[in-house]
Amino acid sequence: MDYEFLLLEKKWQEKWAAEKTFKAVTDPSKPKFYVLDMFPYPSGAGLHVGHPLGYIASDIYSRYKRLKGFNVLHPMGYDAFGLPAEQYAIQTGQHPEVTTGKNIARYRSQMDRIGFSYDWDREFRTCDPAYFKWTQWAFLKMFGSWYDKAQDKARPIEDLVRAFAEGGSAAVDAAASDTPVFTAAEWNAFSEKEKSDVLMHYRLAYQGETFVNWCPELGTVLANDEVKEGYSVRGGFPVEQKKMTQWQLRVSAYAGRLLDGLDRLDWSDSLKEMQRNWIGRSEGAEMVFKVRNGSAEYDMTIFTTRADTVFGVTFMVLAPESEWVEKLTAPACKEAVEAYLTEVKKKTERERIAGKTVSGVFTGSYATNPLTGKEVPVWISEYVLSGYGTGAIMAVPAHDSRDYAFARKFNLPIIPLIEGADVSEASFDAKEGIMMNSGFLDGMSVKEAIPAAIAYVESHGIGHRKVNYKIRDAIFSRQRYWGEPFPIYYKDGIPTPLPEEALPLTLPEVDEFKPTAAGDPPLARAADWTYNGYPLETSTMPGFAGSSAYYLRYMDPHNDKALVSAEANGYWRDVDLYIGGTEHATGHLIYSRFWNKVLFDLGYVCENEPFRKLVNQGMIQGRSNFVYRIVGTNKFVSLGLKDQYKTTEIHVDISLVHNDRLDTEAFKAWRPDFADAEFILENGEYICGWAIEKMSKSMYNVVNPDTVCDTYGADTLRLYEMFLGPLEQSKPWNTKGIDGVNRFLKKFWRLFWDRERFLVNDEEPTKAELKALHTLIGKEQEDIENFSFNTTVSAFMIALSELGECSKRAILEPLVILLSPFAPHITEELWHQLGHSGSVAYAAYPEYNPAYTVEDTCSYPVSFNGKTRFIADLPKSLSKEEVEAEVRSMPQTAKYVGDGNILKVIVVPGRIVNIVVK
RNA sequence: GCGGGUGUGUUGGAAUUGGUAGACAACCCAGACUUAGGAUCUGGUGCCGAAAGGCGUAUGGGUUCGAGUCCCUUCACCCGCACCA
Repeated sequence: MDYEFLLLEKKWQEKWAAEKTFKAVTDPSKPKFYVLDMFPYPSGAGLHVGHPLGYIASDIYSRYKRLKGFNVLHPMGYDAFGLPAEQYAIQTGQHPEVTTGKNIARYRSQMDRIGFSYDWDREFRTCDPAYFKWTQWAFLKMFGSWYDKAQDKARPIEDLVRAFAEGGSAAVDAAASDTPVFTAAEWNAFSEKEKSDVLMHYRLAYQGETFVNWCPELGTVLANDEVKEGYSVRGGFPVEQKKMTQWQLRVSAYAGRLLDGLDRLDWSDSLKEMQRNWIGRSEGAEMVFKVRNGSAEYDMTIFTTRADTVFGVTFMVLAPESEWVEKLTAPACKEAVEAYLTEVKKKTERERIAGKTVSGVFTGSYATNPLTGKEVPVWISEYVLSGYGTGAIMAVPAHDSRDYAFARKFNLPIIPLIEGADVSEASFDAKEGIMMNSGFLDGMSVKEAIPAAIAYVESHGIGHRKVNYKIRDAIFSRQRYWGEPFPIYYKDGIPTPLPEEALPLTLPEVDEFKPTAAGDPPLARAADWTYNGYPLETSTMPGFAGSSAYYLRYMDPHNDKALVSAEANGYWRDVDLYIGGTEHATGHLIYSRFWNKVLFDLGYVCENEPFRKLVNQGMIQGRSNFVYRIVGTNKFVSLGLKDQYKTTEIHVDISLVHNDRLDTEAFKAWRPDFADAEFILENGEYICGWAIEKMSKSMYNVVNPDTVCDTYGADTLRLYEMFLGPLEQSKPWNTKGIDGVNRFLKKFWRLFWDRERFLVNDEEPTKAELKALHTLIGKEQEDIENFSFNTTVSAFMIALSELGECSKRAILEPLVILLSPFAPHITEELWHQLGHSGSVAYAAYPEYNPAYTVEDTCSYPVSFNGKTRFIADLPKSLSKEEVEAEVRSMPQTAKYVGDGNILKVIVVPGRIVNIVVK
C-alpha cells in the first residue's frame, strides 16, 4: 500500500469535522491551555504559504499540549471589519459584507486543507452583530467609567458624579483631558449639558478636540499606529494634522500599568522594547516660569528631564500650535509670528519630518528664570511638539542639541554648565560631569544635581516632580461605513449611551459607501439613522475595536448575556500562548492590553494581562524571478548576457520558471503583449534573474498553500514550513528543500507497509532502537517547549535513519504519537491501522526514559603542550582521580605525542573533568 | 541619532550553553536499478594539499588547558522609534 496523501488527508479532515474531534469543552478536572493565533483579516488575495507559518506552529503546540493531557482551547475566526473591503465597495458598489463573506469562505477552505485542530464551533467574525454587540458593550463600559489615580484603576462614572456632588472637583484625583475647578454647590447647579461636558473630560471613552491624523484620500482620521512616516499604513496616502473633535480612548491613563505589566510577560525583548518605546516614559519635573507680554503676566508651565540645567536657560520655545502663542505674541511681532505660523501650517507632516531645518520666530515676550531671576526671550519653533509635555520648553543650548542648533541659528547665548564640556562646536548632551555656573548646584555631579534641583523647586513652590509619557489617547472614530456603529445618540446635543438592551446597533443600509456631499460619514446617508427620534453618531469604530477583546469571546462565543461568563472566564482565564506578527506591537497588542485592563478593573474579567506568552513568527518572503527586456523592443535577453544591452527588469510569474529557467512558450502565452516575444538565449536556455522580496501578487512570486498540498500533501507542507528555519526568523520560501521532507514521510510510511503487506510486528525492540526512540522523545519535548520546531523535524529524520527498517510495534506506536503534532494526517491513518479507534490527538504521550539514552562512556579532554586532545570511551562514572590514573596507565604514544609527564587535574564546574598534561 | 537583533560551507540551518564545528536537509558528483526518470537506493561532498598535515564560525584583540559560544574593538546587514525637551 502506498502513501496516498491526497486520499487520506481528505478522509481524516472530513472525519475530524464530522466528529468535532477538536471541540473544546470546559472541564475543570483537566488543566487548561489556551493557544491563540492572531486572527486574519480576510483579504481578497487569499492565503499564501507565509500566512500559515504561525498557524502551523500553534497547531503543533496545541496538539502537543493535548497529548500531554491538557484541555486545549485553540480557536480561529476573522477580523472582518476594515478599510480594504470598503475601498472595494466604493469602487464596485458591492456591499462589503458580500466581499468579506467570499473572502472568508476562501480563507476557510485554504485553512481546512492544512489540517488544523481548531474548534470551529467557536468561530466568529467581528462584523457579525452577535459579536460586535460586545464591542459596543465594552465601549459603553468605557464611556461609563473614569480613571481614579488614587486607586489606580477604572471606576464607574456614577462614583465620580457622587464625588462631585459631595466635594466638587477637588474630591478626586483622576486622569482627565482638562480639569475644570468647581465646588459641590456649583456642580449641583450645573445644567445637564454642563455636567455632560465636564464628565466628558474624565470618561475613558470620550469625545474631545485634538490634532488628529486626517487622511483626505481615505476620508477618515487614523490612529498613530496606522500612520507611518506621514502616510497611511493602509493604502499609503498622505496624512495631515488637523484639529477635530473625535471619540478617543483614554489609553494614556494606563500608561504606567501598561509599562510595568510588561516585566511580567513572557514576550520577546524586542517586542517589549517596542512597547516601552511607544509608551515612552520619562521622569522629570514641571516648572513654572513667569512670562510677560508687555504688561500682561502669566504663569507658564514647562516640562523638563534636566531640572539641573535651569541655570543655563537662555530662551524659551513654544510649539506653533500651543495656546500660549496667542497670549505671548507682542503686537510688534504679530506680523512675523503669523507669517511663520502660516508657513508651518502649509507643510505636510511628511515635510516637517523630512525637513529638519531649523526655523522659528520671536514672540516679543519674555520669561523669567525662576532660579536666576534673569529674563529670557520666548520664541516659537516647530521643533517643539504640541502634543508632548506642555507644548512649551525651557531651552538649554549648551546641553541639548536641538536647543543648540536653534541658538546658533538665531544667535542666542549659550551658557555651559558642566566643567570641561566644550560647547563651541556642539552641545554636551550626556547626563554626566560636574556642575558649574549653577549656583547651589555647583560641584555636584549631574546625577546628584537633578534630584537636588527638583527638591529645590518643589520646596519653593515653583515646580514638582513629574513623569511624562509619550503615548497618546487613541483616536477611536472613523468616518467610514464598514465598522461598528457607536451606541451613542445625541439628545439635545448631549452624547447619550444607548441602553444595553438596544445592542447590537446594526449598520444601516446606505445607497453609497462614500461620504455625503456635506462631508458627513456614509452613515449619514441612511434614511433613518436615529434612536427615539434623536440622531445617532455617524462615525464608526476603527479596525482595532473588534480585535481588542476577541480572545475573551472565544472562551464563550455563543453567550448572548455576556461577553464571557464568569465560569468560562474563570476556567480559561488568559491566553497561554499567542502567536502572530510583530506588526501589531504598537497597535492591537497595546489596545488589547488596555481594553483587558479596563474590563479587569470593572470586574468583568479575572486576569490583568491577556497574553501570557507571545511568539512572533517571521515573515516568509517570496523568491521573485525577472526577465530582461531590451529597451524599446519585445526582445528578452538571458541573465548572463543582459549587460551587453540596455534592459528593463520585469517580474515574471514564478510558475513559468523552473530552477531559474524560463518556459518561453508559457511566457508568450502569459500576457498578450508578450505573445510575439523573442529571446536571446545562453546555452539554449533563458536564465532568469531572481531576488528575495515580500511575497505579493504584484511581484508574481506568491506560492499558494493549496498548490503545495496538491503536489506534496498538507503533512509535507506543515513539516517543511517548520523545517525551513527558526520560527521567529524571516526567511524566503524555497521549494528546493521540500522533497527531502516529503521523502521522509514516504520512508516513514514504508516502515509500516511494503507494496501490499502491513509490516508491523510484535518483536522486542533492541537497545539501539529504544535509544533512538527515547532520544527523540527527549529531544521533541525540549524543542517544542523552546519553539525550536526545525530541529525537531531534523531529529525525526535522524531517528528514522537510526531505526533502519524497524517495524516493531513497540517502537512505531510511540513514534506515530510523537510525529502526530507535525503530520496529523499520516499519523492518524497509521494510528488506526495499528488497531486504535480514537484519534491519535488524544493518545497518551510516550513516557521519556533517560536510562535508554545515557551513554556509559564519554571522551575526556586532555591538554598537552597547549593542544587539547580527547581520550575516548572511558566510563562516564569515573572520578577525576580515576581518569588521571587511567591516563597515566595508557601507552603514551597511543594517546599523545612526546613523553608523558605530570598530570594536573582541574575540575571545571559541571560534569567535565579536565586534565592538563605538563 | 537612540533602541533591539543578526553575522557559521554553494544554500537553509545544527552544535548537549565553554569540550572532537558544519548535525539534518538542499545542491552538486559518482555508482546501482531501470525502456525512461524530475522515481528509488548506495557512497562522496568546508577550504588548501598527492599525502602527512595545515587552515577554518564577519574583523582585530583578550580571558581560558580549551572559544562559534564569554569580554572588548571594528565592519556589514536587518528591524523598530525618531525633533518626546
